Amino acid sequence: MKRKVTLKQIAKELDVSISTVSKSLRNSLEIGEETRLKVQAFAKFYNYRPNNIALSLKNRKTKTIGIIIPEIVHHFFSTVINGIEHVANENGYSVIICLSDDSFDKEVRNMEMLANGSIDGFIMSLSKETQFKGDYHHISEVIDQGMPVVMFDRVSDEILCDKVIIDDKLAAYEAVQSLIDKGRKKIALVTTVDYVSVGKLRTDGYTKALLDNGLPFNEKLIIKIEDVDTCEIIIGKLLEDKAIDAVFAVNELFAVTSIKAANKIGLNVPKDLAVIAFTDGIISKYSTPTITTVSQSGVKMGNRAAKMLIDRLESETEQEEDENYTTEVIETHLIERESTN
Amino acid sequence: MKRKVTLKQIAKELDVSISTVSKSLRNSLEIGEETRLKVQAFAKFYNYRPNNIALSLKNRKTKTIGIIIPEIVHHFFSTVINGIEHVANENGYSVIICLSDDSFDKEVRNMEMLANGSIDGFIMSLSKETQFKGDYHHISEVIDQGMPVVMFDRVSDEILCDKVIIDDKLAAYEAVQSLIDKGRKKIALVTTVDYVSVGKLRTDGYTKALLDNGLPFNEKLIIKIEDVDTCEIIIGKLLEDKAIDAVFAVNELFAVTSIKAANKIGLNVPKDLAVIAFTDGIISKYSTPTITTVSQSGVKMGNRAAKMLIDRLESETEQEEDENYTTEVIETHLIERESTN
DNA sequence: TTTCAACACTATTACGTTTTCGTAAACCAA
DNA sequence: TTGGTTTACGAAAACGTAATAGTGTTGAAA
Repeated sequence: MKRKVTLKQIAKELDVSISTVSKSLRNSLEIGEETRLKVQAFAKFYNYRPNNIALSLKNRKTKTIGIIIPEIVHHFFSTVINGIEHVANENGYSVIICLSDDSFDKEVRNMEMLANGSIDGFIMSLSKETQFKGDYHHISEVIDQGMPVVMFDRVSDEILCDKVIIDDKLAAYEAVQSLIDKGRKKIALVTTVDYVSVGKLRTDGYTKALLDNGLPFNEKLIIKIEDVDTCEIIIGKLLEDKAIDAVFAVNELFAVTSIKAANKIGLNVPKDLAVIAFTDGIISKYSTPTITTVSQSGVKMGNRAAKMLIDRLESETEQEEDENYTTEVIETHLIERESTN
Repeated sequence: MKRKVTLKQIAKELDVSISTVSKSLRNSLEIGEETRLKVQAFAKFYNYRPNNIALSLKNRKTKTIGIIIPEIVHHFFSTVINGIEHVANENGYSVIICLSDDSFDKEVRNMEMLANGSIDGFIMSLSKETQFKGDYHHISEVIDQGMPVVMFDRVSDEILCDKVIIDDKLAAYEAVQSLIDKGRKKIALVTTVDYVSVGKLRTDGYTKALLDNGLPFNEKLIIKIEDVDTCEIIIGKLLEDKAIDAVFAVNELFAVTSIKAANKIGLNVPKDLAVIAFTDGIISKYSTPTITTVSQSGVKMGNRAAKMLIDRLESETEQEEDENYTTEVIETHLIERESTN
């Protein structure tokens, strides 16, 4: 077992100073060719690599991005990570990932943990509980200390920082409009509880589409799912009670569950019931029938978020306080599949 | 914008030495109560937190685990990460994740990057290309330097280290046996190319189950998918040509594709064709019909892997070279759903 | 002979901690 | 007064690196 070799050890072995070794390895002209080559050969032989931690301490930057997301076993979030990781990697950054499990406390703990020097900046999406509480002090604190933060998807207006989002309202509007265009008149909305920012926006889009088309807005056609496990029953009841001819679901799970519930009571999708889901994931692609979705490119979101963060990190000329924060909107589009016709 | 405060700044401000500040904050008895309380109050006011990087450098440990996996937009892998992250977090560790994209080069690059002091140990699953090449020098090198490595799922016998796996052969055997028990006689295997270790093992289990039950082994009933996009056609042809009555697929995607192919040529699942998939993921649960799977608990695997790594890290009394590596086998079980009857 | 420059290398500092060792002052006992 | 112990603190080293600011030697120009 050979431990990692350091500049000091090489210096001692070759009987020169640490500075000479350091400069030789960086091909400094200050060092004579003979010494330089000797040091390089020795370093290569012992497979010398500079210690990242020492470099981080010295340079005051870690070349590491901290990611805080609610969960990772989730198609959209893992897609975003994928997007972040690739851009980060291309630029010589690593990513360190922490999960909030949709818990406020864990989000706070994780951020504090990383903020003490471990990373150069954050990319994050708010936990449900944080959105519910509306308490963002941990984030403003970090920003206050001069650490850049980029938020994506689940963001908050109360925090001033760079953001990457999709136009949830518009996307929802277009999805519902497409249902209306196909002659659907009684469109249900299956969504989450209100405090999740994106859920709210999608509801707004849904409502607006109905009103713009002169369709009646019926509160009863909106169901807010709290517990995923029981949602099939709730949806089933909705389908039976009201004469629904289309469902707009804010995620894949609700969509596929709607289809199953419909099948159970003898409704055919898409003939009797059209279904559109938000978020294009793996379920929609492989479900039977395949599901029409609003694509929400996680990869692109991750790419953009990483780019924004890195740009800010590299431009930071140490004192300039521009703070011209931007919010990027990633375009969405409808992927038509079998669940609508 | 208030920058992070350091011991040095506090010391200067209060006109004491750095050591006094440090000791005060750790409640050392060496320091008089008055000074101690004064320092603590000051530190609290300025929200002092020790710099992680400096601590890492001093302690020669980062409290960070490096994870190298082929991809992250993948139910199984993200589940494993979830399992790792939770155990890591409970023990005060962070996780830093790198993706190999199933590329040998990227796997090597990422490992080298992290091995230079950024992390205390690795948890990894081999990339396809690495398994194909059979070149594991980057891993042995890391181990050689005294950095613990725990491998999971896609492992190699050529590397001596702790491992967490499932008994792929046995699990496959039991899955196929269950098909046979239900009267299926002509069972096809839809698998990946051979060099992926788990694919090979699952094939072995399939073969053994057939032979043990006196069923004919027919090479033609095994199809090895290289390209996911064209697999529906290939599977469709298999179903039409041979009178298959069951499919054992090594992953969910192949299983759901088989079902779609079957439906297309008028076969009913499970009546005409039974289907079992390896890996219990989200597709199987929401497909129509739902798919019987071999559960391969990623969370449990991640938990165990993290536990093994942390145990080794914390036990390392700096010199003992036990090297009593263990391989843990996570139990699997069959989750019966609609695709078999 | 002096002066200056070029060369080849070294010492030192700084990043932020913790810890070991040291020491001055105060107190006490003999 | 001497010697010893306790109290309360500080100096310095160490972790590994890179950059700035030297230092000493040689050779050549003035």
